[in-house]
Amino acid sequence: MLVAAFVSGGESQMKVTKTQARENRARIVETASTLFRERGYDGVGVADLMAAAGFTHGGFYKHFRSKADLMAEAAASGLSQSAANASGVAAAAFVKEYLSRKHRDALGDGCTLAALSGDAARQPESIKETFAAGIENQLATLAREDGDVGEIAKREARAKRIDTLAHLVGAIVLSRACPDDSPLADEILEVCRTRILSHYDPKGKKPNGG
Amino acid sequence: MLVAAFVSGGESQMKVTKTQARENRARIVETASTLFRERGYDGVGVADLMAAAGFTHGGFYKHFRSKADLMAEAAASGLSQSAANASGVAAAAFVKEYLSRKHRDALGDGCTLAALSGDAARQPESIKETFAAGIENQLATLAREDGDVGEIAKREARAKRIDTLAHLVGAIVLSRACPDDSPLADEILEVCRTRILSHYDPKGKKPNGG
DNA sequence: TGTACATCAGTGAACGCGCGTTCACTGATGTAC
DNA sequence: TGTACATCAGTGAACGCGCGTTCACTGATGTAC
Repeated sequence: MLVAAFVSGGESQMKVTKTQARENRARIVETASTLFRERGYDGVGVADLMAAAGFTHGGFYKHFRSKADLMAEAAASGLSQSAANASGVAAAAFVKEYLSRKHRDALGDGCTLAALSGDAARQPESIKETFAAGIENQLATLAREDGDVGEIAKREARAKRIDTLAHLVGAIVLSRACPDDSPLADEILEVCRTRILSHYDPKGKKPNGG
Repeated sequence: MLVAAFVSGGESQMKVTKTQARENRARIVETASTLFRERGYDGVGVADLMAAAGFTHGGFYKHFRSKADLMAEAAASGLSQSAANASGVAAAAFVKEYLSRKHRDALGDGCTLAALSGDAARQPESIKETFAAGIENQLATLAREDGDVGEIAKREARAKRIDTLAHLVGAIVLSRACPDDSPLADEILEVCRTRILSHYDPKGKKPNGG
């Protein structure tokens, strides 16, 4: 649930400085980014959104040309925030956090790729471009661990990151499609966590089962 | 694109036998299953849907109590059809087909889990239960290859199937979020296909990269 | 088998509602002098 | 620094539109006799 913060000046005031207007605009984008992840692009109306950000709906068009424009901005914002969450974390630690019940149950604060890639597939090309850039951004953030290696190792490292990202996203997406507190939802997380970690942690299980 | 088939009797007629009514109902469910995969649950209206099935919208409520009821039926139908697609196919062949460009670009005829799990996460528990059953169904269909093995091997085989399913779904979902014909979209498919197959095909690359 | 009537799948107009968007208005901000 | 005025972020009513749903109606099906 999102509750509107106070207008960031402090005292209640009828009008607003340019700086505050810029901050308000940013808050609308962030609120949208969260609500879209929770309910999907079609599940959030302009009035809902503005109310959650602490405004009435009419002012929306003083900041954005259309809901579609905001969707693009909110996607970019959410994707870069999601990538930032992986910044400075070792791969194994990131996998553990990503495939936690906490992350699965925190739709609005979680990974934008996991929450909205399904919706993005049905959006215009411009949004898909934003998502592709978001994926590249996420891959780059995960690339911290690669040292100065040769071309072949670099290509292999990129392949491994792509593979892992798809694996992570798929696990969360499937787990979220199950009923709350269902055993299968947790089983998917646990199985995938163990198996993905076995590709990173040399002390893990042997990578090739069956 | 979906084009309405003829009313299955042959000659054009104003009214309809009980058998035909049952067939018409089934066609509505199948049409819905396809359209929902293409455009999402919110992206298909009752009037759209009925027109695509070859009817006017008013008759919808002679077959279903509400759009939500149809969504549940269409989900069940789509999920069991998707599982059936994997029936009698070896795991490696299934992976190749699943991660093909053809499957990625055929939203309406493709895997229901890949197309609608993101939407399912925001639907009522009853739909999530249908999806959980669909996941179990898909896992069971993939289980053909396991012979008569002990308890531990059985558990391991189930874990491997869950892991692979999540991996497959994640790859398609991310690939579809990219622009049409984007290099990244194809790269995701190819990388994941190679890496997943290496867990199945003993002649493939070594499973533990990097 | 033939006739009279009830059923009910399908039609298309109509309903209320919520959506995205527009608009006239307000009043503090920010600028010109 | 002080005064007069333009700007523009935010308000809240109103718009047209498409949605899910309802309804009176149609007429072949399917049944009762």
